[in-house]
Amino acid sequence: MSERGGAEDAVDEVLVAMADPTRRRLLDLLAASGEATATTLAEQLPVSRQAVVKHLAVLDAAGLIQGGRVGREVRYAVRPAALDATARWMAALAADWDRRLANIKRIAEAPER
Amino acid sequence: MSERGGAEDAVDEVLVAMADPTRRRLLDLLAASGEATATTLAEQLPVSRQAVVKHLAVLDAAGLIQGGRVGREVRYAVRPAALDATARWMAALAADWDRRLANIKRIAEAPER
DNA sequence: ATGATGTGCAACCGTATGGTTGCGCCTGAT
DNA sequence: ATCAGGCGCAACCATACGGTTGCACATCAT
Repeated sequence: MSERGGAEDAVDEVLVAMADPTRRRLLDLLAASGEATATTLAEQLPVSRQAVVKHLAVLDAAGLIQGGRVGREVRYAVRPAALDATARWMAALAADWDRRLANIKRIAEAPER
Repeated sequence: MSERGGAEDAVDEVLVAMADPTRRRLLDLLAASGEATATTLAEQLPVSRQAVVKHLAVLDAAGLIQGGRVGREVRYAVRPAALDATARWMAALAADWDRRLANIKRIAEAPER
């Protein structure tokens, strides 16, 4: 009941990153391509390269992608770990809610004694 | 490969709702209390009741909570379903990334022939 | 009846955020 | 040597968002 705090920071960044539709689109494109550069990605989206660069920075900070330089370009690829961890966090939270709701219901339905 | 679109709308609202720390705090308090009103929740947070009301509206729209009137007050409670669905969506996405990455790696490592 | 308590609505405010444009700097190709 | 393609930085802009305050309306208790 105290594994909170530290983990929440990481989860927070992932949630914020995933909350934007353009960023999710970017992740889809990246997952589909395997690897791509900001310039390439911008061509497939209705926003400027600079906008893409900013989004990639957010995604990178959240650990959802990682980029490496190849010559004059920077190629980004998707990283499942952070997303998976957040999915687990969320599933655990939902399970906790379920547990609590079941408890309340049990108490409510129990006879007075 | 086409179960996207419809589900994403719902997921989007949940992600946006969960991306805010105050809203997550609110959900924690609600889960802990079982039931609570905007006024009660505001007392436990460093923000005004009105701010809480707005947050509750967002959470309600996302299906994460539901409120019912009891006399002059409106009591809210947590709803695990939407959160659970989003957790599953996210886990599936992470798994998809994993699959794709494994595929790329396989191709890359395969001999030319 | 009347006062306290709680909700609902609206206007308003500052800042974070998603977006743009412009420009300078590497790096690779000719 | 030079030129094109791609990256990085900075300034700037509009709007959405989290938050506040003020007030009117409903409801319960006295």
